[in-house]
Amino acid sequence: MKVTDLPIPEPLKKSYTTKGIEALYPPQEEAVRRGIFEGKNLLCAIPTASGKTIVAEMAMHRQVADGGKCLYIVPLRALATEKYDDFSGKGLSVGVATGDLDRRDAYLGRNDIVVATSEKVDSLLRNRAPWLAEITLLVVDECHLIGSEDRGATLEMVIAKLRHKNPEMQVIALSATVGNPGALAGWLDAELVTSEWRPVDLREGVYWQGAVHFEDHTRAVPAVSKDNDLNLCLDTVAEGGQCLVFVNSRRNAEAFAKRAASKLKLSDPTLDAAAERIEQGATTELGRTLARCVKGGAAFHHAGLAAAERREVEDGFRTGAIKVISSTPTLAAGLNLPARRVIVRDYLRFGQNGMARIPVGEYKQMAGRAGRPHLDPYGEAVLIAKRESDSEDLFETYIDALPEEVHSQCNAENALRSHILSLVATGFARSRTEVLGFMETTFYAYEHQGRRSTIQETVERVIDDLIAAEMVDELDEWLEGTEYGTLVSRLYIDPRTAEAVVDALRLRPAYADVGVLELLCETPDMLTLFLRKDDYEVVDRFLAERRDDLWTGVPYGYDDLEGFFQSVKTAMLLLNWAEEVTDEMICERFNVGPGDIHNKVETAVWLIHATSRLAHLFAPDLEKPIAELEIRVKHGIKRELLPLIRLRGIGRVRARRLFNAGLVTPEDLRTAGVGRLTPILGEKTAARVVAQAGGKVDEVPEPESVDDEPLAEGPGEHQTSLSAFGGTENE
DNA sequence: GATCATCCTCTCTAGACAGCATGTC
DNA sequence: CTAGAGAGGATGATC
Repeated sequence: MKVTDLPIPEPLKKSYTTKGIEALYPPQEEAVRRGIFEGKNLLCAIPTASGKTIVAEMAMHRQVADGGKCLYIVPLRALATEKYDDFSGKGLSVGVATGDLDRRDAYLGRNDIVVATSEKVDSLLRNRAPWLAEITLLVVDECHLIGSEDRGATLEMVIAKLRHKNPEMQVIALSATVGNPGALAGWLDAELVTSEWRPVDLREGVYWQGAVHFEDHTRAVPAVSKDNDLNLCLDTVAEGGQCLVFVNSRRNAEAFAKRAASKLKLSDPTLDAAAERIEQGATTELGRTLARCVKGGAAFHHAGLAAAERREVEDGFRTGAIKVISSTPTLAAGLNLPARRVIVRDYLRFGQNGMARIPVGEYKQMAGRAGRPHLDPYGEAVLIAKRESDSEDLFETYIDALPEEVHSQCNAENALRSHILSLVATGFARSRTEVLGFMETTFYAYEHQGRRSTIQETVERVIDDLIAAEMVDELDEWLEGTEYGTLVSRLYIDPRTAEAVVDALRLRPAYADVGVLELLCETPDMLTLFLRKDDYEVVDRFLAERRDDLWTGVPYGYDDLEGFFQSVKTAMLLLNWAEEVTDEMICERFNVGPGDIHNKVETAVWLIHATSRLAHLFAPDLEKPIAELEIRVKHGIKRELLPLIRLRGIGRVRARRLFNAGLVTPEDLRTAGVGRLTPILGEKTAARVVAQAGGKVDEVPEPESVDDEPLAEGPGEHQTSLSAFGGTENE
């Protein structure tokens, strides 16, 4: 099937042909034959990198040509950006909507294609974005995530809500290969396309004692060092390929990259330049270690890295300069970064019940990263056997195994609570009957049809709970969200979080930063830090001083103590951040990376915001100090910098510099004038700041677009002296 | 006496979605 | 239902 013969708009054809895409891959042809251009629903369950995106893209262009509008749902922000770049510049207008990309969603609904994360779509539904009713084609990328325990229910509910809203809408679901594609397709009323076809040959094997054993042949691996994992890796590099190594902890990822770099010892100006950039931008030991690895041609990748460091690693690998990445699962499900050889070194991962095997589906996802189309002659995925008996076992349990089945997670009470609240609060369902009726349209109901299911009881119980929590009112048979419940739904927080916050607020506690932060760290919306052995003592010391400021009680039972200590530790990190402790110091104290600080801060800011909104309803006198804390945590500043942080172009570093120079308010800046501020801020920012503060400047410079993000400034050089781990608040 | 190989013990453990209000041809 | 890598210390061997 030739691209030129397809019923798709000219600009798209052109973009394909200029990229050398002349004909469709077999699974893509199949999708066309099954009627994607005739508006048929489709479930495409095929391996990674076999061209799923193009199937959806062609259908989207067809839809828009017929006057439609498309929504493309992805599971990750990074993927949203990747797809946005992918779809842009081919004749259609494209928008992105994720929690952190807020600038571009101003006219979101005007775009032909909107790319969004599932939670963002859910949030838009809850906040009643009108354009969602105009969607004529819904694309669900990574649709198998419906089965994910933590986020699957959200995806399922979003799909169900959108289909309910737009019954005529076409649905195209893209999925990895799963055990029960028929069930998913049945639920979606979709044609099913499955295939094992790949554009690059994939060979899966197991390494044992000096050789990789494939199904039909064996390939010896030269023993360059005493480490098997490293030998496998160097073998591929020697052959001119790149290598992706999946390990089960950050420490392992870092250790492997160090070993690989010291063996590779590449000398390449591109690598030197990248290492230099990382070194310059590094504020922590982690960054400096990464720079040293990159210089030698290897890198590690995990969520502790700063955003810029991550990008440097990904770009370096994409251009081919970096030969090896050792990674935690960040890269398994994330960006498209193929390599000639994928090594799955650790197939055990530490979970709630000790070490457990990773699922087959996850192995397949990692293995699928092997082989760069047009660049590698083949791809190799290699598991490492730790003992002889593993060797055969790994073939059976991973290589030849069928991926797991996907099952609805909508029966989980915690997930239901949040989603049923949103159904009622947005008016999707106005009675118990309507709620149950809606639940009948879910994948859960489809899977359990004809069988006795307990979901009705759960739904009834959840509704009772929501009524008891005063989030939902029941008048006669009608259900309605209360002002409180509607707010909770729109804030997108877990009802349990809201309840914990409101319970605390109703006690009219004296305001304390620790009180708010520790309370939020105890909620299910905040993931807490891991507790190390030495932490107990430090947290204990902190508590001895500050326990009276806490908004929650210290648990009596020994059982709850660990969770409580984890929350306190996490709150201590946030407190340090808002006390202007440097990144370096925080990373060292809490054993985290800059990326972790960013993540914790981002979540905290969202929850503090929600708390201030709830305070508006339940404890108005606390609203202002909480809103103030929100700004402080957002920017990582002490209270005294609040007046300065409001100016654009001033972040935590510059504000601190100004303050230490005796310039404390915008008024001070106006009086000081550009001349005096220039040595502190540089000429451009000085002029800009004075202009904002109301002073006279001959020439007001254009605001620099990139310079607006204060968090990008890095840590302050101002170091507060802190007596304890936690520091003191509000001096 | 400095340096390195080897063994033993102790410690620690992946990831990352979400608020909001705004306003133009 | 609970594993194993890495770090760091102790010991002993080697020059």
